[in-house]
Amino acid sequence: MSRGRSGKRAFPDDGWGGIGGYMRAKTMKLEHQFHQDAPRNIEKAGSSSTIFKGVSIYVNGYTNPPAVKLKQLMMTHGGRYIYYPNKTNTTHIIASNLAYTKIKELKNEKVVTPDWITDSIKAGKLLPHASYLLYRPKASNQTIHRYASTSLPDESGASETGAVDKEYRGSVSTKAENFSSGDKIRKDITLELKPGSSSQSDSSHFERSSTSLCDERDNAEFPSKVKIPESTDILVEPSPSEKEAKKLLGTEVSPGLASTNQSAAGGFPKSNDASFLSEFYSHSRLHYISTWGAEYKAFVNELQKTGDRSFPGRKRLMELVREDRDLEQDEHGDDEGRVNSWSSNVKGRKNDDDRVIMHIDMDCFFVSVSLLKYPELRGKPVAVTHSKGKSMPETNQESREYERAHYAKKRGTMEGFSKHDEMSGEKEASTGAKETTTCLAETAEGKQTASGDTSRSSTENKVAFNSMAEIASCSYEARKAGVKNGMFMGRAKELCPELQTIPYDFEGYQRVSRCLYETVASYTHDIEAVSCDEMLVDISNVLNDTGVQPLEFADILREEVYAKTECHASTGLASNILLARMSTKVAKPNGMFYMKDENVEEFMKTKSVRDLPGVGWSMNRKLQEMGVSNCGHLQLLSLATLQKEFGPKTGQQLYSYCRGKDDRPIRMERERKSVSAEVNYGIRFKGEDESIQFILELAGEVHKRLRNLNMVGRTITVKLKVRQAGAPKETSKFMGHGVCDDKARSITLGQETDDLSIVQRESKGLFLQMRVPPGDVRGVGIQISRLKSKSDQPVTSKSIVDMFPKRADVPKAVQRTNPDTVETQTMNESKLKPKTLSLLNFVTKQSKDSPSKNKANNKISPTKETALPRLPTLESPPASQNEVESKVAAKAGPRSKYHLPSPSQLDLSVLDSLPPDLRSQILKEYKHTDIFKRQPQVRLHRIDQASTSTGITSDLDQDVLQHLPPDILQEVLENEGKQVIKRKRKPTPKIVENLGRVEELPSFSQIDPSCLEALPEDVRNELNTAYQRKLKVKPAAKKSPSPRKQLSPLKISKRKGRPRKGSPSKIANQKLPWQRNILEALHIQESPTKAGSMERAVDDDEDVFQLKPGNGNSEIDEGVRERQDVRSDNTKEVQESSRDMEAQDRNENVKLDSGEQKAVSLGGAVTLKDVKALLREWTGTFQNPLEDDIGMVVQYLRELILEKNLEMVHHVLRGLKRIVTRSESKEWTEACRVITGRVQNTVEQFMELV
DNA sequence: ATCCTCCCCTAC
DNA sequence: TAAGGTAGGGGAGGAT
Ligand SMILES: Nc1ccn([C@H]2C[C@H](O)[C@@H](COP(=O)(O)OP(=O)(O)OP(=O)(O)O)O2)c(=O)n1
Ligand SMILES: [Mg+2]
Ligand SMILES: [Mg+2]
Repeated sequence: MSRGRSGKRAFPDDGWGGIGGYMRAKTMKLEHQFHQDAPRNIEKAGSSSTIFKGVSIYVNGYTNPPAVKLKQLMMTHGGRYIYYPNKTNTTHIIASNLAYTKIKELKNEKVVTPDWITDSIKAGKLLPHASYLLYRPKASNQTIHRYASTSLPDESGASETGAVDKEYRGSVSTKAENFSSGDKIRKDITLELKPGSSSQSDSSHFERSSTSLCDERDNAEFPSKVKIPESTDILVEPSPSEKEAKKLLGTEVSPGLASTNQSAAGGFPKSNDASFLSEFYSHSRLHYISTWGAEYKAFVNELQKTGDRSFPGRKRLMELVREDRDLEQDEHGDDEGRVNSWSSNVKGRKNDDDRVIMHIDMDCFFVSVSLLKYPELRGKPVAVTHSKGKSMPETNQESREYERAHYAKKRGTMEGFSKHDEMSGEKEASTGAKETTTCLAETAEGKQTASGDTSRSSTENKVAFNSMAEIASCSYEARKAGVKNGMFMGRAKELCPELQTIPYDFEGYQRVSRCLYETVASYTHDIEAVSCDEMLVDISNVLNDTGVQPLEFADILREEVYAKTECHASTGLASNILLARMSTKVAKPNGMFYMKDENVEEFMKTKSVRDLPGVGWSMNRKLQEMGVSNCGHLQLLSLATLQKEFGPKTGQQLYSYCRGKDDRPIRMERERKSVSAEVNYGIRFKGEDESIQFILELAGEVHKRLRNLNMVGRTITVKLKVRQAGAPKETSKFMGHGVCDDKARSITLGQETDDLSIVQRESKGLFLQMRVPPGDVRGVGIQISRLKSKSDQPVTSKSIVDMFPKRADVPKAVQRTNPDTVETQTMNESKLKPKTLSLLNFVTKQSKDSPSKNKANNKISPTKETALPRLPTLESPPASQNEVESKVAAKAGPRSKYHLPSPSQLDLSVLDSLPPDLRSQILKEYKHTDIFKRQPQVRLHRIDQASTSTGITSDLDQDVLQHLPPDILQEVLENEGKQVIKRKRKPTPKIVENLGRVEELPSFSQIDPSCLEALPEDVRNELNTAYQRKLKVKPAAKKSPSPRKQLSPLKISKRKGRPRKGSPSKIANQKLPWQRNILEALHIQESPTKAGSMERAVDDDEDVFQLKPGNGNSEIDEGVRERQDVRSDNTKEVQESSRDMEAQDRNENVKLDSGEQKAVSLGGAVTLKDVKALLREWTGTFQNPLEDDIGMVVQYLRELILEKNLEMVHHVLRGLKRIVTRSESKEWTEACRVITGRVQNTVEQFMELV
């Protein structure tokens, strides 16, 4: 931190304080020029030498050869030009004349005349400076002052710097070599600059107490309106001690969960602890950077809004530019070249339409900041991590190996990285061209190894040290050894035994981050925040307004940031974002690089595809499989090919990027699309109670964030990480999530909300729907999307109508399906009619709901028909899976199960609070629901439609109305009249259909909260009553309705995404596990299934809900668990499952209802024997499986599932597996995996329905 | 062709 | 021990 130093360096204290602005600007200007000039000079003259190696000059005041010239000379002859002098970083002070007082101050320094430089060059060697000492002073006050201040005791030793410089240089040079000639110039620049700025210059002048510095500036330069992210979470307190700050951080940062409980254990609070969330977040670096990143984006948004366009920084820039120009003119001769170039540049730049994009990013950000507190470690391989670096013997070999294998497979290689990050390099890079990283890494390793003694000991250490703590950031010294951000500490130690660890300094990151943004914002608001340590800046306007040159400005910024923070930033400049970012990589560390368009082609060819933004491990793997490893290769692929392989956008992006083309604009304003909170660490629930408790807390956290944004959201999504089937219970990383399957469930409310109780209720409901054994949960996340600014849509909803309108959107989907549905509905109504049922359904839905994948479902299926009510026709047909799914899922069966106890309560409360109108609507819906039972989606649709359609009343189901209590009915009718809403589509007929489904109506929460609140008590009571009735009636209703047919069973939902991907790639996921799971699942199901599964499904849910303890339910649950356990991978499938399930459910329902079912066949083959024969023929005929054929088989199996003929499914799959296994064909094995996965997914869905 | 939803992927 | 969060882009596939 700045702490120690702050006193010394406090800006006010140093001599510069008073004139800080001006002087600083001047200094920076000078430096900039130097940097820029240097490169050019180098280019021109091959006349470079190393005469001044080890010499670092600081030019004080005006000199005969102007400072600019001296810079050039130093740069071209191996010397260094110091912008911000201090005793340690400067070997000589150059001055032509000095004021007496100044001389006095500098008496202990070597002050020499410029002639020393020029003469040495002429002589071709470094001449003794003794004869060039400047004894006589003349006058240049400012300079003197400066120096004096400079001389203040600085912290770090110069020596260190020097070392660093060397290293950096080496690095740089290496990089330079890699780059193409055109870029040379830039490279050179980079080279030169790095050493100088990086190490030493700690011009104390600029430094101030870190905190104060930024703050001061803010006050002075920033628009008062705009606030910098500062406070949001963490720190930034006025002047808190670090400890306090940390405390604050922890507290503030962490979600404001008040709970202070600490885990009894005394260690890390467990997920069941009240203090868990805050404890976790206060230590989560990723949470911090995410939060900060969002804050800076908001900050930039504010900048755009505030009319303040006074850019204080520009004034200084202009002054600098003017001075430079003057200087140059005065000196004419020497600088000619430079001047010319400048002018030419200026012309080109200023008038060009082309924009100049600058990307600026802090060098090893966390390390740079944390290192401020550990200056002695500067220049050494260092990493910021929670690990203390001590060896920790204990290791979970099993989990370690399991997880390693998992990620290796997924990535295709590598290990040792956390899921998030790169793991790039080492292996992949092999392509010769690779970049600096590779080269450096290799070099470094070599060196280290060479160093010897350490390496051995390290080896031993390796064995002993296997921390799974992630490295947030590592120094460039560490990177040379192959260490990367995001890597596990244990792995890093293997690569770099001498790696030292330093702790996080979140407060410091905040501080530096703010300085960075403030500084840039003082010049322009044309910023796009990328993260807390990085941003994109369109500097075109700055250049035009001030006449400053691109690199000149870049360096001014860099120096200014360094002066304020003592942390280095690197910049990349180019004509577009892509190139600017890639240039930054070249520039790092502590450098800048301007990629000119003429050098792009050459530059890009050598780049690894992995270096392209957007190409992560997944895409890289695909490309590698295609034989493409660098951009040069990629350029050989046609646009059509790329788009076919990766999709329109991604294909185009690859096509453009690999050529260095990028037309994305700088996005200065962005609107939030979602808010979420998740925790995938430390989750170990002992039971459902704990898990629910946590869900509620997390929901509280998200809610809090939502409110802070002053927004309301309409869709709530719960995401879970569930221990993968075969994964060890204990993860390799302490309290980590290990290898998991991801599961998600979402629900779309009738209206946006920011109500805590609703968010909590729905989150809980969604969580319960997933039916995951609490003990296997490894991560939980809640997201709220479809956001709307609260201010934008203030009140409105008082009528039910208002609440539902939104659904209109949803309805679309529903409507679509509806046609079929409609009929179904009708059917349902007749069957289900019970209005009460609707309520039950509603309730039920909320609580339990989908047993997604689990076996439980299977077993359940037999018993219940409940499924029918909702899923069958109604759900599936209406919305394809999408919308329906989410909605349905939420409301539908799944919830009801677990809900039993709570759901009703919830509903009641909601109802109570509802306004009359709302109630009536709700009631209506319920009735519908009852009638139709399942298919919450339907409801939504219906609602939408109703609102939309003109004749609302007409839309309402007669049945429903009839069921309604008089008063409610009245209200409803009235409301309908009012409801003008805007349902998007749907003609009346559709509406009807929708209604059928409507039954599921969104949970109460979906209804506009305000409306609910407004409801009279009586209405509530009625609702409650109805609700209760439904509960009782339910069973019957559910069953009957379910069976409709809707679309042809064939239509069964097809999965979208995931599956396909697999096919082309050939990449095998976990085949075996899936199969096993499926098979098992099937087995389980087999027994239960058979007839009427659909209906049961619905019923089951309810049953579970109500009966849980008893009969079949328990079995179901067990089954589910087993299934989960058994179940292996397929994350993908899981996700899909929700939708699919719905779809399937619907289908099933349909089928069941219809009872029509034709004999399910595969290409006409009905019997197992025939089917197997066909499969054998299929696999034997084709070298590779065809997508369509795979789809056909899957479809066939799905139909079987709908038929409840799980036994057949099981046999077919087993047969297929045998056949494929025998074939020993990778492609076919993959195909089998795909099929199995899809089927399993379907089964799961089916189960859920049940 | 276009929209919509549900995800995966990527980045810091 | 360890603190593996979070937001946006876009592909896939269905409905229109
Ligand atoms: N897997 C990661 C990646 C990054 N970060 C944090 C720490 C980094 O310091 C900061 C900025 O990320 P960068 O990608 O900019 O990486 P660095 O700044 O550390 O290094 P570089 O010099 O390459 O920018 O974000 C992290 O915690 N975990
Ligand atoms: Mg960085
Ligand atoms: Mg960054």
